[in-house]
Amino acid sequence: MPRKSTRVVDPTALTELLWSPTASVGRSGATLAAITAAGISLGDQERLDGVTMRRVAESVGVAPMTLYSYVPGRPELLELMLDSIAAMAYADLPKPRDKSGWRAAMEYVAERNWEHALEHRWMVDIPPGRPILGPGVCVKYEYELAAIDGIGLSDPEMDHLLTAVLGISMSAARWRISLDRIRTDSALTDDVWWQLSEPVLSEAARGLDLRISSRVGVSMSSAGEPYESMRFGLACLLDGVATRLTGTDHG
Amino acid sequence: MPRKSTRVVDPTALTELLWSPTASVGRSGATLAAITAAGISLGDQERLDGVTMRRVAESVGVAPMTLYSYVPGRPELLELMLDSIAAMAYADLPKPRDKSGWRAAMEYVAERNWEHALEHRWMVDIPPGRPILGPGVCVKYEYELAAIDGIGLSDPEMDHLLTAVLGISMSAARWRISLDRIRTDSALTDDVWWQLSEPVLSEAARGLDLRISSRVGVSMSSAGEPYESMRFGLACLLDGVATRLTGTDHG
DNA sequence: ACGTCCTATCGTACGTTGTACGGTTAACTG
DNA sequence: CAGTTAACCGTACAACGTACGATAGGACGT
Repeated sequence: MPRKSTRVVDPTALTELLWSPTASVGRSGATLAAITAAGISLGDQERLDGVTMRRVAESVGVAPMTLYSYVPGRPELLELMLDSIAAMAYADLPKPRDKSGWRAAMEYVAERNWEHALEHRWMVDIPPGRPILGPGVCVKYEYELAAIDGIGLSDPEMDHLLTAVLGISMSAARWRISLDRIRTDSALTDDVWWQLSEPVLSEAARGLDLRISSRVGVSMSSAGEPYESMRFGLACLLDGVATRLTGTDHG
Repeated sequence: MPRKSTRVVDPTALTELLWSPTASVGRSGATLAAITAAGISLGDQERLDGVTMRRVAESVGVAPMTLYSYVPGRPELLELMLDSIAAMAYADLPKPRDKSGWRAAMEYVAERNWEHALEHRWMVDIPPGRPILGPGVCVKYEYELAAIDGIGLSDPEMDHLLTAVLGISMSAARWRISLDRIRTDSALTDDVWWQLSEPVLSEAARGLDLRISSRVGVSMSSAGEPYESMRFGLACLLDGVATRLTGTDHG
């Protein structure tokens, strides 16, 4: 690939693409929606770097270069994929506002985003950019905001709370996903890996004062850890929000 | 590049590499440390995909394939780079424990990791894996744990708190970094971009109920936002921890 | 029905990547 | 000084994103 493309990206072009209602069918039968779906499917069963233009094209049934008459390039395709799965995050599911109380809602949001990331593992590898501004992302954002509207937070605070909740759950999901990847393609169980690494480590670390981390490190069972971390972090975060709310007016 | 390498990785090999004290000098004058430093330098001034084996080799002054007698492959080089910068995170700086109180310490940890990510922007693009177990990461972990040792949290809780703090600050940094990138290589200011996108968006979004998100969205100035989000999330999180502590015994 | 034009399609090619393979050579060992 | 070992690296391969330009198929005016 050429080192630095820096294609000049017209932002309105991508926005229009994201909202394009008339998914015009080309004479090859291809569709923007079909291409996006193919990308998502590929990403789901492989990983992000399995989503190549060539393979997406093959999956749609067209030649590689044909994709470029539907999509400016790969980065834009990835954004379309992101928006598309965002639209499915709460499909056929209760919305956060349906939960009783803002706290349950935020826990649901965290849980849902955790699962959502695990369903589409490639998404955690895409670096975030400017807000995507597609229908999927916008509606998802609206759903999630609605659950904490009017509980006593200012508008920026609402956004920041949501950001924190998503940050915690996405970090945890990223971690979980990476653990799984290494686990599957190293064909080494955690225990074996640790049994191999530990002697080397403790030998090498001689002379360093690692008393606390070694105590903490061994006290944790390695299984299910990212999820536990998310739960704990979320609990503390929401506790803090609760005190902030009772402190002002909303009891 | 070959599609699926799945090189068999001996975990002890990487661990030994991470701790290798005698950085043996090859006959070309190359060193493991020099290679790692070259990679970091390249990453700092470009980005992660600027760190190619060819360019690292050029920067060290050897042929590309020579690197492979020092390092198993690119992924391992990246891990070495990560450990190396982790070692520098608190170099010549106060340690978290030096701060007065666990709360100030955690705020310092968040702030420091935020800055650290901005100094080495490529690091947020490397997917996390198993804990790296190099000296840099271990010592950094120890420093950060030490600041919350003995305040009334269990060992797993200590780790989870640290994970939450790092999750929030790394998510914020990831966001800030991506904003900067897009900003620089799209040559469009945020205002102009928004002025271009907004009409398209509001036209397309007709028919969707986005009343809350549009209100919240416009109420936020786009500048400096990730940092504000981090501050708010962190404040709530630590508030929650504080109540948890006073609730038990430590007042 | 036929000529014309437009554009969707795509074959080819370029520059880039990580790294497998095997030959060459420098340095250490006997 | 001969021999062995391992560091070094030249070449090659498969894969990538996509620029370029040729081609062909459908729509439309006549």
